[in-house]
Amino acid sequence: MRNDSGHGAADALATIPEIADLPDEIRAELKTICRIRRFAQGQLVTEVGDTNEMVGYVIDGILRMQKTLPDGRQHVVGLLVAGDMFGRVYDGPSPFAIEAAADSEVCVFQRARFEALLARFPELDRLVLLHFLTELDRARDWMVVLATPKVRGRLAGFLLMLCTRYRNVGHLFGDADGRLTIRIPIGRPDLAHLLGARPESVSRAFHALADDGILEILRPDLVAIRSIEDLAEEAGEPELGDGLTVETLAQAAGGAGR
Amino acid sequence: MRNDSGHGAADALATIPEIADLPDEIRAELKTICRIRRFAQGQLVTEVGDTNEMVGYVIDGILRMQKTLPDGRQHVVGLLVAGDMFGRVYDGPSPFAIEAAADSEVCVFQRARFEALLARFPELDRLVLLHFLTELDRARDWMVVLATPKVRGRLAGFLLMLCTRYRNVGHLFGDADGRLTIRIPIGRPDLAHLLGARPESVSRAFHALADDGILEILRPDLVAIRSIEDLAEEAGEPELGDGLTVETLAQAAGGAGR
DNA sequence: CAACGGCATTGATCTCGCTCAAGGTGGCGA
DNA sequence: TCGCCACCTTGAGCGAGATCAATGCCGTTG
Repeated sequence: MRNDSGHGAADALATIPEIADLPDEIRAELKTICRIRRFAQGQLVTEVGDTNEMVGYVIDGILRMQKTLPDGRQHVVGLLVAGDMFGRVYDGPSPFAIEAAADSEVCVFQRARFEALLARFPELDRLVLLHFLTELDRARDWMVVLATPKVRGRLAGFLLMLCTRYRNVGHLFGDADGRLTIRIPIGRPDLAHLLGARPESVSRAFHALADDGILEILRPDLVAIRSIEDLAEEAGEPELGDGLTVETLAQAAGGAGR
Repeated sequence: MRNDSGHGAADALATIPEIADLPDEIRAELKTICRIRRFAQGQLVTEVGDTNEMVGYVIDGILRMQKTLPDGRQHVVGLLVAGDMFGRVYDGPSPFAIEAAADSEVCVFQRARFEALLARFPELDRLVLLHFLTELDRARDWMVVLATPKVRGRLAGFLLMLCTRYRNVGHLFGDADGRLTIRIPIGRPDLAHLLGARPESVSRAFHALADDGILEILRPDLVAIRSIEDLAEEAGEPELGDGLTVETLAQAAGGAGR
């Protein structure tokens, strides 16, 4: 549970494709003001009214953004994975807290310094804008999923979303006997809250999908998908986009069942 | 239903406070490349795979962003009001369509030209970034609202959201006998779809809230709020933020019952 | 090692909201 | 002007999901 700088910041930042593509000059500047921090599962990265304003990139692991409700429960409003950015450039403190959903590694910048870099390098600025646009699209997809009337459909939409918008995350996908496996990064209570349901209903929905042969429950937090098409059917999703199949994702996972 | 340039673009853009605050030089440049368009209620502003890529600002009226489902129904994923920006700078075509929810006036820019301006003027760039951050926060608030288990709570959350995130929109608020009135910018079928429910359930939820004295239904699309605190209670919202009361909003509306 | 607490699951019951159906209203075009 | 159609509303019945409750499991703590 060490919480301080691990290995050098240089290679960590270069893990993110978009950043690796930046000119050397910008990368060098970023390196000088960034600080690598590790967070163990359950640790808070940012609190709600955090005055210690920072922005950052996720290097590895999974974070979740959440709103704290008056009854003390946490409401998840999004997941952050490797390559995602968080923080509010040019604006006030974030209304959401960020917590590590798994052991994670992030690269944080002091906000003012990062903003100074944005002003100097249009390429970086453009990158940040694109990241927020991506997040916005994700959030809107979440909305479509959440507005599905039945819990079964919402759960299917959630799983489908992991396969599409979060597909580049090695941690989530695996390959068991040629079937695609997905690790579910949050527990039943939080998932239930995210989907607007109760833990019992989520559990029943999982097993209902399993009974219909859509998926297989290997562990509470690990399921195997039989067919993405069936999943999309359940979710009522219009199109799958590109060539997205169980095989594609399983191959990308590279056989590490984890 | 005229669909072409109405009055001069100059004063139209200056309607938006953030833009009015920009240096004269930038405003002048914006003016030269912008084009005012009016859309009648129900008209499409942008289609899904629109190749005619544009970005724009809403001058007046209300637009809704929606995803078209395979069954032909439209799924609303957000509302755009005066001062909001739409379009995807630096990125591919939007996965969502935009339609006028009321007679509206927008200011559109050809994307490439607008991007050129972004590159030249950091202030404008910063403004755009802030707009997207606002949209992102809105989308996340939508998520919290949508994840409320009961329709009553989701409807209360929706109304509360109109009072908070969309508060600066003159069209929506009015003052009837000292009570705050809210105009609901979309019809029951769309509202139902947005809230993940059926029109009948939404109607019942409205009247259930009315029976409990939380609000009063003046017209199907016009309700009077008795107490914002009660509304927040119903929605299960943590905090109201700042000094947000029925009186504050009614005063801001300026007594135009409309 | 034992006790505890949180999580996942399953069952039973009851409420809520979906479904189908009908009637009332307003706007729009013939 | 009349007729049409979309919308809003209300009613009745049924299914899905919330609720309450109990069990087994695991990781942690004393």
